[in-house]
Amino acid sequence: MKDVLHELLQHALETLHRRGEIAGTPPAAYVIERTRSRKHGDFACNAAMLLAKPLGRRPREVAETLAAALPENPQVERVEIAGPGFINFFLADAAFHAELRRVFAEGAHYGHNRSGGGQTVGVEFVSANPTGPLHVGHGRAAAIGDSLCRLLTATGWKAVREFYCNDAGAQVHNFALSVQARIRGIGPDDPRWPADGYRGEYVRDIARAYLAGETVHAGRDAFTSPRDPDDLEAIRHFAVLWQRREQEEDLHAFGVDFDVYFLESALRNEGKVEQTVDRIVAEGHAYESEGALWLKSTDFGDDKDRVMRKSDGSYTYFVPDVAYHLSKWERGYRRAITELGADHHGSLARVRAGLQALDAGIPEGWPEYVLHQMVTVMKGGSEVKISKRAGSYVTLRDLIDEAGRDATRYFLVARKGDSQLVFDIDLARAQTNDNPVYYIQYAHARVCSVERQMHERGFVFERGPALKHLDRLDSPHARALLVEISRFPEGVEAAAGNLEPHLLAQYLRELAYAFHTWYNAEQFLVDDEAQRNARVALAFAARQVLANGLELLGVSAPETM
RNA sequence: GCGCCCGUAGCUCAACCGGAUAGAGCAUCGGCCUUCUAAGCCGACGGUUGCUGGUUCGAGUCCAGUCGGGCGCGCCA
Repeated sequence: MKDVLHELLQHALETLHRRGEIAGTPPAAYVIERTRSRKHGDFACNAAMLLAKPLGRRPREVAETLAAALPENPQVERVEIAGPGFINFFLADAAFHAELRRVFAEGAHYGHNRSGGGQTVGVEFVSANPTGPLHVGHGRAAAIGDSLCRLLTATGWKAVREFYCNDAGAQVHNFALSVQARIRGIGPDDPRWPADGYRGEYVRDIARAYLAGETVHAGRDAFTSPRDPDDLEAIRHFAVLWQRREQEEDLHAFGVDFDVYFLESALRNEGKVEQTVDRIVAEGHAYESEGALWLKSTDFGDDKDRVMRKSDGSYTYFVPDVAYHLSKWERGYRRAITELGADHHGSLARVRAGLQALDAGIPEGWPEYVLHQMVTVMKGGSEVKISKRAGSYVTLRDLIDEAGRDATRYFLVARKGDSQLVFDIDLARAQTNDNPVYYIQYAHARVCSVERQMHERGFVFERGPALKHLDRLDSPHARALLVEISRFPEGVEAAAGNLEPHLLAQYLRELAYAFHTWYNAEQFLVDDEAQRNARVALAFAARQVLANGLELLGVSAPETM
């Protein structure tokens, strides 16, 4: 919709330029945006105010000149100059009717675009250690990351969901020791319990399964327990696979399925970590000091140099991260997005510095990062402390079981990532209208109900004829809904472009509001056939957009509530 | 001490990379179901956008400072 206005303005600017009326001014970075108030029309443009300064003319005067140069267009009813120099566009109803026809023509693809040009983007998210169940924070990562992938796919990208599994570090060793202790019947209160062991009850479940000789499957891997309490390597293998399976099941129940599970152990086994370090050394961005090997990360914007290889010969954690990101580059992700908890933002500069030090032609801003702040969990009016090692924390599984997948997903994705989130379990579990997701889903279900009623009463909806009578949608409430529907493509573009899925969640609430208001104001199934068909068409279009939007959030669109 | 994020209605949060009169939900109060689902709608109440300066036609948004909260600053991951 906006495109038409951009063309008109571009045309006007060129005309004025030719006439020399705005000579010498650079192409202004003007914007065309939705107005807040109907009084200001449907769209407003700030071009005149930006041009006024370099021209040394009054903004409103420039606006007049600009408006006068705008070509006629059937989509635009009239143009007004207002306020400090806004050019306000009042669109003809026909413009919104055309948009409604697009909804029907494009169906499940309405709102999508091809701006990604079919390019691949690797999106890494969750990437939890395989040492315990997923918690709320991982849930937020999953909800944000998956919605991002859906949004990127909808805007023409080929999004690949990737999970990086740290199955080779010290934490995993710790974890294996904890399981081994449990196998031997040693509990966390026992003096023989390993330092920094994982105290959670789930560790005991794993020990039990190991002793029973069970076989665990995760992804394409499988492993059968040899039941030997002394075989730490077997225990590690078994326990990691067990956790991977648990995490995959939880994520699947959450509606999140990854395309690639990338194992840190594979990276190490293939010697990629050493190769990465060697390459950095060869490029001259490393030095030895105090018995350790350092990366000169200060050459690349980090605030201090970082140890890569400790004096004991092992690597610091970020080196595999660099190797992993290099593998992303080598696997062809010319665009990559890494979604992380903000508590890891310190590693960001390090990884980017490491990548630059490789001199592999990786652009400075690669990969892009999307961070989310902490989630605080409230239960019974007080905060639940999250401590993996102590084993007391709220799992993603708990949330799904208590609040349902839809509410949990919506709740976790509906807020901007860079503010902290309070997840009130009692609220989410209450299943009342405190949960905005029901409000949106209800709008969808209501249209489905109308359709059922329509059939029961023997009315038939024919799209073709119905779309010829859209001028019967003449009430303010109907128009407001038409406007909301037409905003959807812009909402998708904004959410995908800014990597902020919460914008879409916000939009859907507004769309649902416009629908409910209209629903309460007008009867759809009236005897007047043209009137009825026009309204049913609008209702169906609203349902389509609600469904498309919910799909992008990974939330279901139920036919009944 | 240094770096990053946040501070908006009583509570939880929006505000489209500077726009016009800062918006929703919850809570509180008052209305609307013999008509397509009341998980809904309509109305009222509620604000010096933490504070102080600055930049400009215009600032919740940008800059400086300040206060408060969170996170990070390891040869931990």
